[in-house]
Amino acid sequence: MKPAFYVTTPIYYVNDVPHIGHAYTTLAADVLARYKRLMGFDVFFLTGTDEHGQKVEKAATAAGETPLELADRVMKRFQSLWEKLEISNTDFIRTTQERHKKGVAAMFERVVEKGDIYLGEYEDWYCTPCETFWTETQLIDFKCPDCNRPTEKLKEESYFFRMSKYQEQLLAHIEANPEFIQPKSRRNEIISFVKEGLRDLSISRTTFQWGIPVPGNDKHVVYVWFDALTNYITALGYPNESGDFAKYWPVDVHLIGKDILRFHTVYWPTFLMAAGLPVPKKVFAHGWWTIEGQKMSKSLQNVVEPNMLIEKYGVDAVRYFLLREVPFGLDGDFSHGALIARINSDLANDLGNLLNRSTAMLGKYFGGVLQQPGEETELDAAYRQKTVEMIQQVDRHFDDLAFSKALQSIWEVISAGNKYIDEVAPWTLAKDPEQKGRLGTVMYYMLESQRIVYTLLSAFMPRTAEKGLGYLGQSEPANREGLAWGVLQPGTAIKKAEPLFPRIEEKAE
RNA sequence: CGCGGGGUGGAGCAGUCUGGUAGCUCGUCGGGCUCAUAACCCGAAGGUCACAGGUUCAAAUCCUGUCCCCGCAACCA
Repeated sequence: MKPAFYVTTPIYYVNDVPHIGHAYTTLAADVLARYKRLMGFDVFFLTGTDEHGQKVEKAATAAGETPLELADRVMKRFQSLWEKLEISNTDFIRTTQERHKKGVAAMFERVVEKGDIYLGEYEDWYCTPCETFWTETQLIDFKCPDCNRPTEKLKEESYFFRMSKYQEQLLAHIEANPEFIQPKSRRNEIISFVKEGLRDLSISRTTFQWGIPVPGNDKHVVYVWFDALTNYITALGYPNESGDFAKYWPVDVHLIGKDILRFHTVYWPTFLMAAGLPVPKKVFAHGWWTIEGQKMSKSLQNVVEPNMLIEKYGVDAVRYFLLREVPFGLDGDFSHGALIARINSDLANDLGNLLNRSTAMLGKYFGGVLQQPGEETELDAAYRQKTVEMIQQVDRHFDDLAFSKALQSIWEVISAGNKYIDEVAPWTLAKDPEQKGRLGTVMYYMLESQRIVYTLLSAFMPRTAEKGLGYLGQSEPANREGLAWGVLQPGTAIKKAEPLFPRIEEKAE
């Protein structure tokens, strides 16, 4: 039986439309999912939308539609973007689905039975004209951040989760499992946060209706985090603990942005502990994108629209850029100039041109028919070894979610290919009929190395990989068996490749 | 003494946790090659690793202090 692997993105809030940040997280999860599938894992890859809450309720009212109509509309925008980005998720969960509501209610009841949920009072600042509650940190000079009018302190009945009870258990878990919170700098942040002391957490609201009713008291709806985080198990069929749940839980990795780290490494694990369920194996928080050096913000109108990028540059160029440009976990800057530079240099000059020049030579010297390789020289062996070693390097980098380094390792082999060609100088061999056999061997090495490169690249750039493998006479999709030297069959007809990535000559705006 | 991030050859970055010849990509300059998308390969120039002290046989890396830059209403990966 195939080993199981479960990876998630956050569920995205439908009060916002998709931007480059959403695309980034989802893309990273997709590349990981594709890679694990390639390596023979049975992968469950979950994404979805968070559709409850006061903001959605209000936005819907303002737009003259029901909350569900709004959610339907925005959810489709996410789904359509994921299609364009060629995201290979196996499920898409919406918090308004029955399966989710049922699971959240069950989880809530289970924690109640445990005695870890109690009814109390929640104090907050209320803006009467806006009918909105704010936390103290959200206020500006104790005024409403929306309308700038004075707010007053109000009490609201609320259910609380006894998070404080799990402080020591959580801390012990974090300290015993260095892999749990990544990258490491984030782990330290959370450790100091937990050490400062956990307070009980308000997990219900009575001030709006758009949510999952608290079991046994439908004056209350379940508040955001208890509702949203639970998606990771309701998608697996929870409260049914057999089937997908048994197979995939605990999750191998939750991929998130750094802003929601605390919710995933403090709230969520303590919820699970209270429910008597295993906690996630790993939570990885990636960094933020700035846009052309500036913080992304709606007021600056510099939010990058991923659909536009895909149309302008192509899906694989965008996929490559986002994961290559910045080490996963750090902040990075998006700019059209940098993207074009990557396309021209890495994709056109290195990757595409290599396929182009090597398939052209095979056409020219052997009528496009792959030859049986002969004796292996030292140069050939070094090239072959470098190619084979790349497979292990990439695997190690995937363990660390170091996508950028994985791509670097692949590009080292691409560079080695270009250098190999230069060193063996096939055009010189071609002038000497006695070197025909040697020339055939060289052609084989060039193309076989690239076949393995494209096999690995299938995780990052599925369409490009398919094209590349197609040019190399491979009709099967990339698979694990392809990660071995010698798969390419002599006698295969290979025609000259068209440029995979034409150079972009325009200057960056 | 608000919090966080950062200051490494022209640009962008890695390296700092676990001290030990300063590395990568792009750009520039020179050379090579001609199979290829004026692409590829080789070589060179270019850095007192913000500054000042300290620890050490040895510091970009550890310690102390200083200066400078960026972000910090909400939304949001």
